[in-house]
Amino acid sequence: MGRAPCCDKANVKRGPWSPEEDATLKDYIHKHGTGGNWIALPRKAGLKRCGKSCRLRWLNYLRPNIKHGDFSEDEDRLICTLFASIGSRWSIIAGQLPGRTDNDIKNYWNTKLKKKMMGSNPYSFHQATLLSILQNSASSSSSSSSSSPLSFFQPQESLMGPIQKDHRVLMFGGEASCSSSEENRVKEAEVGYHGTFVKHMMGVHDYDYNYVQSSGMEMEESEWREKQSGLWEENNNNSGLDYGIEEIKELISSSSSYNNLLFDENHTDTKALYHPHYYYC
DNA sequence: AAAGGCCCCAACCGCTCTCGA
DNA sequence: TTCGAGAGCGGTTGGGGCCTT
Repeated sequence: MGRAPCCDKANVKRGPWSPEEDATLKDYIHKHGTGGNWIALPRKAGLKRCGKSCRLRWLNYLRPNIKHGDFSEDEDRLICTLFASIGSRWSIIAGQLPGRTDNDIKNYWNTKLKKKMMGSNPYSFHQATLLSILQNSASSSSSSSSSSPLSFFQPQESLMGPIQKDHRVLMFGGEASCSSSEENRVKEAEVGYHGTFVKHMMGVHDYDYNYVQSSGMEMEESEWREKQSGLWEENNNNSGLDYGIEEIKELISSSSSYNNLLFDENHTDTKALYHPHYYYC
């Protein structure tokens, strides 16, 4: 049984694209567009390729304004931040990096950033946390609910600059140091995007947590209040993120990834880590 | 210089989601 | 409401190039 193949594999060419095939596809799309039908496109264009293959080739390589080559530090940071927040939703992350494709970012993450992250700051990005993130990414893929994912994150040319000022990512996992105080719970109500993640998750999981810096040091309570009193919100407002808190919530709640997003897998050692500087790789 | 290992990335695979009949 | 086709997504693979011994 099984699913019917999207094309007749015996009669389609596979493997690397030749320059001629690239030119044919590019030329056809320039003249006729995709017509909203990738399956029919190769036949119309005279290509012996699967429609999915054409789509991928166009989106990842031939499309105008594709940026190839090295990623900048800003891009690194943005990828790390978004990965920490939403996991391996590469298409959404790509939506925030103009000119980059999800495949590019995925490859870059798997080959470089992941290692970089593990290597440079093992304390704040220890293995348990990475494991949680990786688990998150695995689970999110199996329950993807990505209904128009790009509607949550509109491409923002201006995002990089502002977000550098808002170097905050919340992480979970680590050594046990849980507070049982109700008052300590979910203090981030006003902090904006990342804080909302925490609130949302905490609300469901009913976790307590302490608030610590990535360095492992406790954050001063007064500093916390200062953040709470609007500084974060101000920064958040300047972040250039063109999506709403409710949309983010919806995104998170719609994904099972949120069940283990950034949490220690045993759910026993949970605490929030505050990263005063970008959770940098 | 050659062989083996490693790394990178383009492309494929299989799954879920969306939409229209 | 159901079902099927097509689109989109994330994980995985394989080949080629680079590096090390």
